[in-house]
Amino acid sequence: MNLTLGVDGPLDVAVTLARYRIWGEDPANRLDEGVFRRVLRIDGRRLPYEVRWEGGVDDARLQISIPGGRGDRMAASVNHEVRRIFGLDFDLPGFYRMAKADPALGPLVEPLYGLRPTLSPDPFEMLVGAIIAQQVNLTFAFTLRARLVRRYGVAATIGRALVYAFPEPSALAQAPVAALREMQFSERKAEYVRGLAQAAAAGGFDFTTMAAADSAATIERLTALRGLGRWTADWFLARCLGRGDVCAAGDLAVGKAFNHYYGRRRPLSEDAIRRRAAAWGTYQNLAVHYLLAGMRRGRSAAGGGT
DNA sequence: AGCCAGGCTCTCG
DNA sequence: CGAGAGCATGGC
Repeated sequence: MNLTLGVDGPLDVAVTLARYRIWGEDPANRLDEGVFRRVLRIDGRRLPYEVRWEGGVDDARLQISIPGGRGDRMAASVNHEVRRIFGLDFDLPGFYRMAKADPALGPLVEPLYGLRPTLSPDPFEMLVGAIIAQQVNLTFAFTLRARLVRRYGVAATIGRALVYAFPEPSALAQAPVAALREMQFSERKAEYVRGLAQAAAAGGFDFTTMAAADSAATIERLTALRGLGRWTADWFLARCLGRGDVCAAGDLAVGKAFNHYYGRRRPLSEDAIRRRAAAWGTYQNLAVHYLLAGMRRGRSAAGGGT
């Protein structure tokens, strides 16, 4: 089955998807030259698909191909997932109108034009990734994640390409801590992942249910689990649920970005960052995404992505 | 070699 | 409560 997806507003695919390769590779979200590959889970089945793109930043179109896929329900499902991965539901024009009046965001609009946050289609996958990324550099986090996916995920092929379905909660719920330790997880991280997997296997992270809950309730629910703190919950709201009015103010990189773009002499406190971000209302998520990308852009000449 | 990395939990005052 | 220590590991 082949589907075409039009894009409302600008989309720079290369810059948007760059975060799937900046820090390493993700076997469950494969980005190769001109192609993105992933596995769709539907009705207990796993269907690999690939997405290509054409057109310019202002008239981009996505071509989705799912060999063996058919039916309206499946089309809707893969459509929904791809919309999330490419961040198609963010209001970029509205954000740009606001950003132009901001001293830090204004100059980032043009060089990052068409950059969108990529949303994780799966709550469990997102939270496992967040646990892995806690307190370690992201290159190492990608290495750990890739090992986990290859060991506990399910391999699929599309054409000649290999892509993994992210591990099921039930698979990780039974993973011995020792096995994770061999992959260089710390004891703590191994426990957190296992605990989360057990909660997820019990049905605790249904996407539709979580999308319907308000942010405060979701933060409370997530942080009640061992290993999930405010930072994880904030990023979950931003990059899984796609909430606009969220800022991971406790994030180290976010702090650096705010200090760089808005700092005076003293570093801004987490509260100060949260307050400043709140002024952006429903564009906080985008604004933070642009500041982070702006910082990376400043560091490496090639830059982009988030 | 040593500091740092897109945190979290636990303990103590 | 709020601050601070401890955690474990790779990258640079």
